[in-house]
Amino acid sequence: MDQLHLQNQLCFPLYALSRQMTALYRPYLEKLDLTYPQYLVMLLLWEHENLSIKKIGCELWLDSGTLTPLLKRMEETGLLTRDRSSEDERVVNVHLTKEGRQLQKKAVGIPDNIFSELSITNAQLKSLKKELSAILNGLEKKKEL
Amino acid sequence: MDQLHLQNQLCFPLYALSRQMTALYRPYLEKLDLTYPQYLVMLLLWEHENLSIKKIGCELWLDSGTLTPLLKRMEETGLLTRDRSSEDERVVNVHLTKEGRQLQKKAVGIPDNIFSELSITNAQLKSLKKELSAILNGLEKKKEL
DNA sequence: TTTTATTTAATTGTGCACAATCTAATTTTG
DNA sequence: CAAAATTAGATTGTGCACAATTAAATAAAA
Repeated sequence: MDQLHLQNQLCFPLYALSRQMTALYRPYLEKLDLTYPQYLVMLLLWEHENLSIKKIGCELWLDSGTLTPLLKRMEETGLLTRDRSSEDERVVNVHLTKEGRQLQKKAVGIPDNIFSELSITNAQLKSLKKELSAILNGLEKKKEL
Repeated sequence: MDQLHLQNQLCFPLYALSRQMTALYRPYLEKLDLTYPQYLVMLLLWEHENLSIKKIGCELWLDSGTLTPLLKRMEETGLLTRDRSSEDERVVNVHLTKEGRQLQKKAVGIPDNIFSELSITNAQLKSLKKELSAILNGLEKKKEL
């Protein structure tokens, strides 16, 4: 029955820390007029410039029910454009705008700021990221079976 | 600029794994007619039987905007009751019902089932839980300053 | 003791998440 | 080719999260 105690669960610190982490980002992201999931989309677009909704969903593990309205809001604020592909009309391509590109300059300092608030070492951070990613990939593989 | 790549962030695997973890719980919790945050409330009530909303919020790091409607739904399904304290009328006490207690029997197997789906060792799980909790507590202390 | 400040919940509003369903476009099969 | 299956997104509905405001009760201070 000990199994059912909150403090014995892995899932809880994962859930709580994930939310506290986005709370840590919030003051920085508010200055850029972004939410945390919108910030993740921008990270992808700063890297790739042009992506389908499908691809964004695969990278972030999010479906169209989440992404469609989120991307529409980001289109309204001028960070990106959405156009249906001419080769395959089912596909909607998301493209970074000039304003979207500009925003990257304001974001460069964020990761360092967050890191400094965490009071952990760089080595800890790296190993933790690795462990979490490993579990995540394990789940991904399972899904494919 | 590498800092701004999705794959170099700690926050992202944390965010993604947290959601995938609740997805892992979902099929089990649906059988109990619970959502994941509701399950966390039940874990607390199975341990303590009687808790104020304030206390639940402190334990789960959730505020009344989240808890008030969530607890009302759980009251409607008969898992708990909500009564204003007579000593201090500001306080609402949440009390486990018989049905709520009964539900524990159906939940005992869940942690083991989840663990077996994760394909990690018990040692890994424990150390991971410890690391995440440590960071979480670090943030908690910061808030108090 | 009356004012002031604090505390606990509830309320309102916005933005995710995600299941389920739907539509339209493309592929695959017979 | 035509019918069936698959795929990409959009839509609808429910349930969190959380900021900001409000209301009521209690505690603290002048």
